[in-house]
Amino acid sequence: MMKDRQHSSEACLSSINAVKDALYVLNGKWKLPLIVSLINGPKRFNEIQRSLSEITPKVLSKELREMELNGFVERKVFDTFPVTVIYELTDYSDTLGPIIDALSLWGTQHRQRIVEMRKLEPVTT
Amino acid sequence: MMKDRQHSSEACLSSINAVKDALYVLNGKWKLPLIVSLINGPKRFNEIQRSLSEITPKVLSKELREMELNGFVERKVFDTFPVTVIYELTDYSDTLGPIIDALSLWGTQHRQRIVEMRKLEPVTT
DNA sequence: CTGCATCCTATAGGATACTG
DNA sequence: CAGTATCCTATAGGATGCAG
Repeated sequence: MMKDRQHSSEACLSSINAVKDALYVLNGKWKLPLIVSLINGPKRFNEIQRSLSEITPKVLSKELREMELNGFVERKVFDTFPVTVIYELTDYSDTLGPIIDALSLWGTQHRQRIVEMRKLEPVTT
Repeated sequence: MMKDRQHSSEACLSSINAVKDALYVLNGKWKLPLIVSLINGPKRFNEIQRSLSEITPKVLSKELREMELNGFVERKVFDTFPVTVIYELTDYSDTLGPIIDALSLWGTQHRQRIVEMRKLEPVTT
């Protein structure tokens, strides 16, 4: 029986490009965490900022605009005083679910692994 | 029945951090594509370079060393002339499978979506 | 062939202050 | 409250050349 690798050269290339395409849109430090932050429901600008500790308003603003352009987030303004703005995930952002789930799960497991490794390797300084 | 969001505030924070942890290790433009490139089997330095079109040797070298440190890749040297070096995925890198699958699938679908949208929005210049 | 040394630039991302 | 304006720095990543 033929091994996968025998006929996977083009498949490999197209996978690489598919992954690169995805990363191109989801680039940076904040895109995915931002989506996670909104999964529970719409949030206001300041709420998002607080949930992603350490992000500055300038960066958050920029990220949100990019996400809006990419169709992941919808911005809604309410004419109160002071003005109220909420950000809300779109249906399209739901398609990112598997990616986020996989990253979240792996991140959790990876953190545990690091902890385990620290136990096995006592301080060597 | 209670909605998820009611009791998901901490869960949300921990998901955000899990995702951030994962992204911290898998950061940059090349980590994941590099792994995809090796999925079919071990490759030599130049083979990897060719499969990831456009990556420069300096960057590839740096990425590979990081991946080695993180336990995703193993480097094997053969004492031929000129020297032969192959890079090979470790078992641990298999745990990234779901992430890569999800990214690859999404990337493919996303590309198609872009194409569809271009059809619907004829040139506006 | 493998990959380091050097140099270089663009940009991501942060600090701070300010506005409608 | 929801951002914008400015300024700043670190670094990712690329170009090129050379070495074992």
